[in-house]
Amino acid sequence: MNHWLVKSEPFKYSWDHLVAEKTGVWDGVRNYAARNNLMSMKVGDLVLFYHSNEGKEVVGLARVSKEHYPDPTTDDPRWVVVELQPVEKFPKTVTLEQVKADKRLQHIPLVTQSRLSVQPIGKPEFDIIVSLAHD
DNA sequence: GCCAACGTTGGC
DNA sequence: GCCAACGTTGGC
Repeated sequence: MNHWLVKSEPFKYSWDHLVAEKTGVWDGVRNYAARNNLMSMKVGDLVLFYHSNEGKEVVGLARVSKEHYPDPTTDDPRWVVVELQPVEKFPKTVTLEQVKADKRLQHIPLVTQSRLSVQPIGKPEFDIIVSLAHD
């Protein structure tokens, strides 16, 4: 199983929005690197949910409930979506500041490639963030 | 196929 | 609101 981190501006699509919908369609990705990551997602993969701009923190955990299919918001066949379901709202959010301050997390894409909206994350780093969220 | 111009993202 | 990083577009 792989682990991921997705980013969303809470103004556009927030964690609470995902919880309210129960199943969220992750649409609107228009970047090849992010798209390739979407296409690598498997049902059951765990996904950290990060709020960019406002908050700048990891707020919860989701899982992939449906693998990629063509993005219904465009006729362009290059773009795909996946579906996500909320798993857990973290008792404590993990801020970007915390991530940057942690030596073990210096090399994750959230830090090194801040613009990528769908990122892979290693199991060890994933576990570190989850444990920070339960401190 | 290169590269300059331009647009967007996202942290500060 | 600014700006750095970086992706995309289009002229050559």
